[in-house]
Amino acid sequence: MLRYYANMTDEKTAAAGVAGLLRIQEVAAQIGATPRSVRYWEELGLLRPAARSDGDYRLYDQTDVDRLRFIKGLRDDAGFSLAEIAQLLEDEAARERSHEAYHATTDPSARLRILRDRAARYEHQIRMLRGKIERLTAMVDAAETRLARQNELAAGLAAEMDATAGGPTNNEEHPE
Amino acid sequence: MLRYYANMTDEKTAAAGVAGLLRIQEVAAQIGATPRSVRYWEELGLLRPAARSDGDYRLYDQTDVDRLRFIKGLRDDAGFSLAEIAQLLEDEAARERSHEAYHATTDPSARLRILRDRAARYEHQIRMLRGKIERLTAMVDAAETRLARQNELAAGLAAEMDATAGGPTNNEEHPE
DNA sequence: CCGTACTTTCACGTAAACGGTAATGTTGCG
DNA sequence: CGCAACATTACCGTTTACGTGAAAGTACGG
Repeated sequence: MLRYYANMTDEKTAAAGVAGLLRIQEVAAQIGATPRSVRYWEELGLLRPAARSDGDYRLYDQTDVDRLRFIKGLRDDAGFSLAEIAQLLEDEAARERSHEAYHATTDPSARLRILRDRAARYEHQIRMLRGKIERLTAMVDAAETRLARQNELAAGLAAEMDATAGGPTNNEEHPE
Repeated sequence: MLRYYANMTDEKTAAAGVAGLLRIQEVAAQIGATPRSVRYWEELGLLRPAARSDGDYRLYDQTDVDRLRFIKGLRDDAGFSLAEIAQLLEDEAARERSHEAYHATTDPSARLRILRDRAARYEHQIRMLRGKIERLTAMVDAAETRLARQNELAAGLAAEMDATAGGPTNNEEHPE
């Protein structure tokens, strides 16, 4: 028997079928992390596995893997701290509260508010990432400027070499 | 009297004029770091101030500030470790060796080789940064997909609300 | 049912990147 | 020259993000 976590049963079971659940080593390998890291992220409230086996093994479904992959990207590629990631992703406790609130009502306007909050969060994530991309782009531009300067100097030197080989030595300036 | 560091005198004095040198607190403020961090980066061999005062105060010129700003960006925006940054930037010891080698010869082909090495390094920096930008862009795309899904759901709910208000209740599906 | 590979929690260890403080020296304005 | 503001080295402390066992339990093919 599997114990799925409360209020996550619906689409999680749907997404994973009745099986398709992975153990921690498997998901860790898939996202390029260690089981220890995945457990640590859970400890910080970044995610919660879809289910536990009878023997309390963590069992992850595809949405878990997606979230883990996103977390990994936010750390390795965007360089966010786990605390920042928790803010960005909304920690698991808040997610479950939100999910529960969504299902606790059938009032479309209440549900709409919840969805809009979630959308706002995604928009915030996107803004943060875009900001990082912009700054990285500026850094690339700076590096390209430096590269261009090197290439100009190199071209000057090459010209000097040609001149020396083909005619009288003309001593130009050669900064660095 | 100022003691400029050997083999850095030429363009550093030129860039800074005879003065224009800043103390550590000033440069730290300019790049948004603490003096402690700047000293730590120096300790790891990431840079060396242009000069020291008679009383051994670190004195930085504009090229130092640029380099420090780049280091800060590589840490905060690109999320590189200081060790990785040392690789990327070529640590100060290697820089000085390269600089010295450049000036130790007047042979254009030898100089050309040095410049090409430096250019290759810049190109490597650019490739690394571009890789990061690509992965971040993929993450933005993923976030936008999630956002779009939310917005679709929200649109569905809004339609449901209109229908409920304007006519008979039509019960559609409403996943989350 | 047995062994092996995997998993659990708990706990201690550690590398990186500084923060903070102490003891001391330097700058530079009035 | 006197003093406030800043600097230096040295060193210990802290936080983050795990690594690395230990001790015990679980999953499962044969």
